[in-house]
Amino acid sequence: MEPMNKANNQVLLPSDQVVEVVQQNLLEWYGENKRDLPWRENKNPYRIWVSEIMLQQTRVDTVIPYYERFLSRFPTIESLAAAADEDVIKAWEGLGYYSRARNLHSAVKEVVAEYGGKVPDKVAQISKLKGVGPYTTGAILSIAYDKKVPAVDGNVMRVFSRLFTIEDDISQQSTRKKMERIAEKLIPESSPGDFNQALMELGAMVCTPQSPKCLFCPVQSVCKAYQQGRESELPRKKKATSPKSVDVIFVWIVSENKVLIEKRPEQGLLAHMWSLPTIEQAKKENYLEVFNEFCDTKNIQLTNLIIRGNLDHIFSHIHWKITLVQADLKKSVSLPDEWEWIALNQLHTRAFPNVYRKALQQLVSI
DNA sequence: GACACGTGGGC
DNA sequence: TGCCCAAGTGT
Repeated sequence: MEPMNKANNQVLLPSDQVVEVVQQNLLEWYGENKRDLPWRENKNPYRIWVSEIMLQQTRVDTVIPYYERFLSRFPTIESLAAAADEDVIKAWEGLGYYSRARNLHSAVKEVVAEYGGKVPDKVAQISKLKGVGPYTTGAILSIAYDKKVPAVDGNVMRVFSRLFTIEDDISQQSTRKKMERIAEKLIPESSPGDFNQALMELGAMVCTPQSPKCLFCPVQSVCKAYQQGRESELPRKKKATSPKSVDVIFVWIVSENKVLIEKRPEQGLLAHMWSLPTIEQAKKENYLEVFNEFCDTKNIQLTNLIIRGNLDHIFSHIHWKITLVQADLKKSVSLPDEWEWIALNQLHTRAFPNVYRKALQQLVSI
C-alpha cells in the first residue's frame, strides 16, 4: 500500500467511450433493479429534500418508517414551516443527528417566507439553506428538477474510487471536489436525477464496502479496480479514532409520581433535547464531591443517593459510561430554569434521545 | 483540515 | 466483541 498522502492531484477524466458505457449500462441497470422506496413515488422537491436530510449518515431501512411518519405528520412544506419546534424534534426522536431536524425546519421556514414555498432550483439559492451542503444541493437539483449537478456522497466516492482506481483518501474533503469533476463529465444530459441515483444505488447494492458483487456489476467491463483485482483495496479511507470514554451520571429524582427532567443546552451533544439531569465529565472515584459541586452549580440539595444501575452508550465520538443515581430533592427556593417536573405517565410526550430512553426503560420498568 | 454530531446493523 | 459503517453538514 502506498502512503495515503501520495495520491495524485491530477484529475484524470474518463474517456468518452467509458462515459458512454457507464451512462448506458448504469441507467439500464437502474431501470430494472432500483428499489421501491417511498421517496421515489414522485419528484415533489419537498419530499426529496426531507428524504435526503434523513438519509445523511443513516441507513435506508432505518429511515423508511421515520420518513413515512414525518411526511404523514407534515405532508407539505407549509405544514412543516408552521409546525412547533417541539413537534418537529419529536418526529425526529431516535433518528440521531438532531441538528438535521432543526436546520431542516429553519430552512423550510425560509423557503416559505422567501420563495413562496417553492424549493429553489438554483445552486446559489438552495446551497445557502441550513443543512443543505454540496451533496444535498446536487441531490435535490438533479432528482427533483433534473438539473445536471453532481451529487457525490460516500457511495459515489466508493464507486468512482474503484471504477477509476482513485487512490485519494475519501475521508478528505478535497477528494469530494475531485469526484465532482468526474461526475460532471459522467452525468448525461437526458436524466441526471436517475443517473445520480443509479450511482448511489450501485454503491448501496452492488459496489458495497465489503464483498462487492462485481460479478453482477453493470459496469464491470470498464472497472479498473476489477481488472486489477484491487476492488477490496479501494476506496482508501483513514481509520476513525475510537470514541473517547467519559464517566457520566444520570440523576433520577422522583416525587409523587413526578420526575425531574432537564432541557439540554442549545449547543453541543444532543442540543435542545430532553434528558434526565446529567453530570458530565464526572469522575467515578468520588461521587460525593461530584454531587456537591453539581448541587452548588444548580443551587439545590440532593440527599439519599442510591445507585440504581449502569449503562453504556456509544456515540460516534464519545463513549458514555453512565451511572444511574437516584436522589431526593430537598426543598429549595427555585428549580434551575432547565429543569421541570413531569408526570411519569407523560414522559412519552417529550422528545428524548435514545440514550435517555434506554435509561428511562431501566429505571421505570423496575 | 479536523472534529463534532446519533444510532443501529452487520460481520 | 469491537470495529466499520450509512444518501454529510457545520464550525
